[in-house]
Amino acid sequence: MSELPSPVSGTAPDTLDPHRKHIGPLEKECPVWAAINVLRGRWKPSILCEIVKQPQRYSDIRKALPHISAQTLTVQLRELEADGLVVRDVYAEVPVRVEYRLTPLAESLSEVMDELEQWGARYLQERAGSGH
Amino acid sequence: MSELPSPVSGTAPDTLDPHRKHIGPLEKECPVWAAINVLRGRWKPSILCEIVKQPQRYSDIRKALPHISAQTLTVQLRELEADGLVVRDVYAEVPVRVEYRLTPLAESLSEVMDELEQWGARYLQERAGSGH
DNA sequence: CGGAATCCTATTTGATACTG
DNA sequence: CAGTATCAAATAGGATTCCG
Repeated sequence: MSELPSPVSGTAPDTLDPHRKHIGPLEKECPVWAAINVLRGRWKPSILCEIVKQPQRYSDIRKALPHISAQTLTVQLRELEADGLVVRDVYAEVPVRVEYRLTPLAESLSEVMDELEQWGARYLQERAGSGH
Repeated sequence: MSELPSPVSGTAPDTLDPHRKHIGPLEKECPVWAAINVLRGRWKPSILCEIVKQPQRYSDIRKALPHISAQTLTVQLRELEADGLVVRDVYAEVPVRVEYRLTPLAESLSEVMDELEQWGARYLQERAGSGH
């Protein structure tokens, strides 16, 4: 019986970031701020929306979001991973295949993002109507 | 979760302008991003949470959020005002009294913020449990 | 009281080139 | 394919001082 390449979960190389440092005292006590914060990256909502459909490879995400740079995509994926929203599966093939998928925690967030999307649509509409 | 109408997805002809040199503070075509963006300021969730109880004066907000500087509070209030979330009422008294209150748009946002708060609480709990 | 003006630092993102 | 490394630019936020 041949073995399928089994995914090895997570833990990207530990280049722990120059980008994420201690944010501030309010963070620990404020769930709203914590939630906003995990979505704060410029491309994170888009990234999550891409891989919610199905697990995606690094290059797939780049194709879907052509304006993000490789560096930024890497950083934001690492942060999402550190925040427990994304899992990085490495398949030991040649060439190597890496897939990113959402955790259940992130799937529950995507429901909140639906609400955010609805509110954002109203917001954009009202601003357009009042000649923003 | 529905799909983000974010930069270039799928098969549609690319009518999205390639003007990527200047990405404004608001991503016009992405409601989720727009919603995140109006809450993005470091103190905006806290400010809204303060005002939602009842209209508040500038100095009241400062007392409630002692770590915010006068400058930053002013800037973030102006941004919230420009975004149509906050109304600034000036009473011609001596000394002048200024009160800030939420618009209906902001009140509908506060419901979404409740969802964000619940998700944020789960997020913080899971991270605490896994030795973040 | 309720800010505005100015200066300054830290964080975030992008562009470009290179690698195992 | 899936990233790193480096540099540069844009932004956000804080500290301080001054004002009607």
